[in-house]
Amino acid sequence: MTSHHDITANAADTVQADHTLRGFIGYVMKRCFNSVQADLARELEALDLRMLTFSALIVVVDNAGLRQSELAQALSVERPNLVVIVDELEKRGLIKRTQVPTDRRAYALTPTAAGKELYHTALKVVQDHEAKILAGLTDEQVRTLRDALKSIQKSADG
Amino acid sequence: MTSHHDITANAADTVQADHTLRGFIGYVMKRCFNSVQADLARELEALDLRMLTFSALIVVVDNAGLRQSELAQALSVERPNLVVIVDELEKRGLIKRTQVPTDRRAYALTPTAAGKELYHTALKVVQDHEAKILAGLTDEQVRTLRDALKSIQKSADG
DNA sequence: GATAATGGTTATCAGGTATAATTATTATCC
DNA sequence: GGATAATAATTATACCTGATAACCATTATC
Repeated sequence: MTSHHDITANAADTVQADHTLRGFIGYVMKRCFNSVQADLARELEALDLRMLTFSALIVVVDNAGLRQSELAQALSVERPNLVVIVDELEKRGLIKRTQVPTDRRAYALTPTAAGKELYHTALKVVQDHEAKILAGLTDEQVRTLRDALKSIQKSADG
Repeated sequence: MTSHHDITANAADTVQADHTLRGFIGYVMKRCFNSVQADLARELEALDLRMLTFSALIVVVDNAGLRQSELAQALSVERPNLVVIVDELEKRGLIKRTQVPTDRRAYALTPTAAGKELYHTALKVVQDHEAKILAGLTDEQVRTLRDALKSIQKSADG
């Protein structure tokens, strides 16, 4: 590339301007996750799903009858934020809210037939995406990666 | 905990409700990064910095004189979104916008004395945070983690 | 010199995350 | 058994991040 000849612009030509930041795993992880998230969002768009609506659907199908508070806890989403997600899935006819007979405050979430069907196709999409982003790694590396992420989260959660 | 006796609630008691999702590295990474991000935000709050303002400050100090577009590219932030970040750092007297003599459209970003000072204290805070979250890992594991994240990002950006 | 491209800006929007407050219901405890 | 506390879901709100379109001034291209 062309180099600047004034003394102020001494960077961004040869070395990476964010060299210091790249020393931090947190920064590398953020950049990595942003790329993964953007790519997955593109692929889920075909199914009109986002990461969160996808995740919620998976958990509801796997745990038919769980309550909203349980779903919120499973996904680490605050209850207020989960409401709109459940609203969206219900509006699309993928899950249903049904009263829990033993607790009239709570709603049990159950998937519809359409929800169960989308579950399988969406799972396939995400599995393919996962295979794509892990293509350059060995099973051993992936195992180390997974363990490391778990360890880091534990430390960060204190 | 207490178990439900109606047939609908068959989960979330013994097994993890998000078991399927935990099979995905993307999901594990999201959960991990959220924890790291939240923890770091708490620690940077004392310096009145966020991850993005911190990152921008670091890059400007390391690359005095770079232009906003270069900073945006270095951080993978869209130019419009960078404006408010530069505004904030400038308003706080941490960096300065100065006209580039050879290109009157562009601004060269340079740190002030206060900016350089905050650079060092903030870097210390983040380094400590980094040490904390990596405490459970060996150097070898961290190296594998870093390489894996880079590989994944490359595949996702593909 | 007309046209295209670039640097910075404004405006706007969608999405994710967090908190406070409200209502209805259930659990606790004196 | 009745007052009080806790819980499930909701509404409203706010902040941060990320993305896009449109604009102005300036520079590069042809």
